[in-house]
Amino acid sequence: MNDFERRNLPLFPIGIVMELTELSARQIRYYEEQDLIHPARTKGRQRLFSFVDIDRLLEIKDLLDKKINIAGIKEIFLQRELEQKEKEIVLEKAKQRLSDKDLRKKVLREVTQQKPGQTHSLIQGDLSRFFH
Amino acid sequence: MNDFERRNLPLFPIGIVMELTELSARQIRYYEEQDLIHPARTKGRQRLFSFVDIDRLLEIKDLLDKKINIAGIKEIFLQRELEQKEKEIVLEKAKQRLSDKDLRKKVLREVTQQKPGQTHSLIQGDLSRFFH
DNA sequence: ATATGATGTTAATTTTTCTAACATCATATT
DNA sequence: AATATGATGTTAGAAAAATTAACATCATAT
Repeated sequence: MNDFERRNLPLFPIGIVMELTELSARQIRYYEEQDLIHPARTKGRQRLFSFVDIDRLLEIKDLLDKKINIAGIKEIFLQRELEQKEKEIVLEKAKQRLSDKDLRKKVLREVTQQKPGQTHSLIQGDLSRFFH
Repeated sequence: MNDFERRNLPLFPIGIVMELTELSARQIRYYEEQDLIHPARTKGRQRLFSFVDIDRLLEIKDLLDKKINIAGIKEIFLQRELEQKEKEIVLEKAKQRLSDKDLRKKVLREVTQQKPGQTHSLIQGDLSRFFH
């Protein structure tokens, strides 16, 4: 299990979260109702919060202290999410480029390599016009 | 809050601990009865487990799998505890020696230093017999 | 002055956990 | 082989914690 997964495990009942965040149950449930958090549930429908949920609650608290209202907080979180997706796409593409490069290298090696028993390099044969 | 404190926070209800450790409530409560763990309690006397408790439960599980009985496990934990105390004492003494050395250095500096306006070093006066 | 947003409070219900007692099952002892 | 012991399962009844829903309050914006 990696760090991401660990931080997203549903572990904490609302009572503990109340203590850790110094928020009331009413506040926590209201923020969920407003789609600011999405805690997991037990079979019996009791909320279970992750570290990520708790961090988010603490941030909500900070932003409310700064007189930002729930709509504002929702927008902030939304923008961050988009930003995050943007980054993931860039990363994804970079990764793809890397593995493409790798692949080209491999193919080139395959094709130019003088294997034992081969009388001449392929690059001097049929495929020579593809690699310069 | 440091790492030690964080790992000792009472956070998890027994249901979560059951999932994380794959132990039954009966087993967990029995190990407490046998003094292998000492989870905290809520006001209402419900158990709250820390990361340390969970690690310990996982170790108990391992040792039981190795056919070591509860008495054996208790002894292992006890010895580890003594070992730990031993180490703490050694560390404590080392620390003490260090600060003693510091103190002696300071006193020496104080006493041997020629302050502006002083006609002669103290070390040549009344205290000279203490520092060689 | 009124409407709205965020939170408090309460009641009834459901879920989770508690303790205590008795049951089971494997392993060690006689 | 019969019996004792240690670890765990199961059950029942009680207590604690969490849920939803409704109504109340209070500050702030219109």
